Amino acid sequence: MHRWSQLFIPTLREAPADAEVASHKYLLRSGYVRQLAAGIYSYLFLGQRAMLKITQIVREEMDKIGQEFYLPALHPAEIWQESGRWQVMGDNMFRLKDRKGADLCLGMTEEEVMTSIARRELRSYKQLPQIWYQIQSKFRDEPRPKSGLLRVRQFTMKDSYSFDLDPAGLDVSYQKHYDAYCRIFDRCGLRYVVVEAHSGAMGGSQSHEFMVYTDAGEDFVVSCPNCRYAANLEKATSRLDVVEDYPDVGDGKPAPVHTPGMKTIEDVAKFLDVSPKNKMKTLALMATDAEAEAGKPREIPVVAFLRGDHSLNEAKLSAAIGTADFRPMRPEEIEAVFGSPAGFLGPIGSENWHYQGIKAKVLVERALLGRKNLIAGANREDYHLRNVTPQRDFPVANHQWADLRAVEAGEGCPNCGTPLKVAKAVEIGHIFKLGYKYAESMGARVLDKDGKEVVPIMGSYGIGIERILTAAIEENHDSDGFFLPPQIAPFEVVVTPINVADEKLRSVAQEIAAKLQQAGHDVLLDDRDERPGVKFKDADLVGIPFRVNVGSKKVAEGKVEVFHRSTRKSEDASIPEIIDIVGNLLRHGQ
RNA sequence: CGGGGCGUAGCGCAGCCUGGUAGCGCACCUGCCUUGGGCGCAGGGGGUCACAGGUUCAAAUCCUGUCGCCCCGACCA
Repeated sequence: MHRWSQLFIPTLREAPADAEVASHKYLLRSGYVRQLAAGIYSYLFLGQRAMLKITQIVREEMDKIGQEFYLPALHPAEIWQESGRWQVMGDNMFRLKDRKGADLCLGMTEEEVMTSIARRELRSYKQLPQIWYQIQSKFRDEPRPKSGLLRVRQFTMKDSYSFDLDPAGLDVSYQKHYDAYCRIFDRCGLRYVVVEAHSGAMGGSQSHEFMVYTDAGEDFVVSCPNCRYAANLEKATSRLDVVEDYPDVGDGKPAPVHTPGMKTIEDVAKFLDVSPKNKMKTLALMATDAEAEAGKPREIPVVAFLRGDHSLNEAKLSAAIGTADFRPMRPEEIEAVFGSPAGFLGPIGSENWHYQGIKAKVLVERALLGRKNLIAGANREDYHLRNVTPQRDFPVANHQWADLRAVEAGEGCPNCGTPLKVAKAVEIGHIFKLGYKYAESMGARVLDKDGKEVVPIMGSYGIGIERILTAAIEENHDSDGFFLPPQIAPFEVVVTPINVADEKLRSVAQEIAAKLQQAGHDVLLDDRDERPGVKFKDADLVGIPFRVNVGSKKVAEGKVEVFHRSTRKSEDASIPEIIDIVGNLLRHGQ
């Protein structure tokens, strides 16, 4: 039996000043964690117990679909060089050398290690499919660790990898994970949404993220209140209201208008009395060429046209151009490409743009498809053009149309047209169809039924263990502390004798705690010689969902009190009944 | 990496501008007292003022540099 008086639960009356988000403050105040360095935390007794509860749930559900491994956290550089990620990961990877000078790194994920096992061992289609998982520390040299356990440099991840003979098999493995993740997050008591996710420039085909809504989160989720549509902002689309185009004027060709000093969409719209929806916005960027020779990074000019009132989503742009490494053009570069200063840029002549001999990549946002007679810059200082119509006045090849704009709240759901909502969320899990990338580059092959060598197709699937804890606290806190769902709380119930100097109270509390424990519950006995206020405040703080108060007045009537942390309501219970009452609460939730 | 802020006792802070004995609340230790919401009284311990260099008779305080941490932006479980 755990007795509070013997335990190390260093609660704080005040939170350290640098804790901002609720979960960070309460993890510190409740004595769950202590910080060792930026983004590096020690888990103390209560924190570790909650982590173990969570990993146990994850393990039980994963064991239904896969096999648990335990892989090294320390990796030789070679395997990462083989997959190409030694370069790609850049500064996000912790790197070190051994005494012989050989390069090593700390694992960020384990595609390479898993694939290196697969390529040595998997020989035949008969061995497929396989799902292998592990629960392990991961290391990422985050540019900016923050928000307590939300974004850290060392964290615990459940990561799994599937190997299948063909895409149909991958679909099955993927769906198994989808279902297992739902069971895991349900059992952890989280309210989550599954969203379509941006699958990155790495060639993955399908991807879902499991998100918990919270203002502490760093992602934006677009969701439909009516149908089931939900997507990461990086991927979301919307149905736009039809915009009325201006009528044809004159000979139907672009016509210059003098717009002295009118450099912004708003200036021009006001000056010409037109709507930004009938304008074109021109974005001029320089992107690093992923295909350039090693050691010679080359920059490609990229020009994107959007509807005047739309804004660019950078993740969508990076998917469209194949690199996330881009920046706005400098003024002299803009002059060189357009022959005009910023503020008056437009699409006419786009087929011939180049910078230092490199042809510009031109993209046109899909919302401009079918529009006509727009207002755009004239590529001439102090002039704009009316009557600009894509494809008539400047060429747009099929591959140049791109989804680049950020969806905004209130736009129509792509499925049903209902106004969409946008909310902040934290990502707790991610499932991802990897395809052939790692198996191909690292040389994993199996023989199929016909004796033909084929590359197995892979999936990769992650869950952030700390983020489950963090999300649960973000969802369930008040001014006194937080309360965890019993399944993941470090203790399910705390038994609190009001005055341990009172022999009777002490023995009743002791007996109740012992019986609860015999009934299979995780019980903490608060046997400290403290005033009741101190014990109540601590108990409210540390996330235990139920408390049994053993006080002299009630005990004299043969009763104790059950306190529900989430609702702050109490109910009396006779001492013989208390075991069943608590048992029922724990079985049926709050 | 760009921008901003902060480093003084375990935690929260004052002192710095205008250089001269390092201070407050909470926590901690001892004793008494108290026991249904961080109780009271008395006594006590704890600081190389992030680090290094400089200016000065004298530096927490002024100057320079370094490091650490937090927050806002670009990246991810």
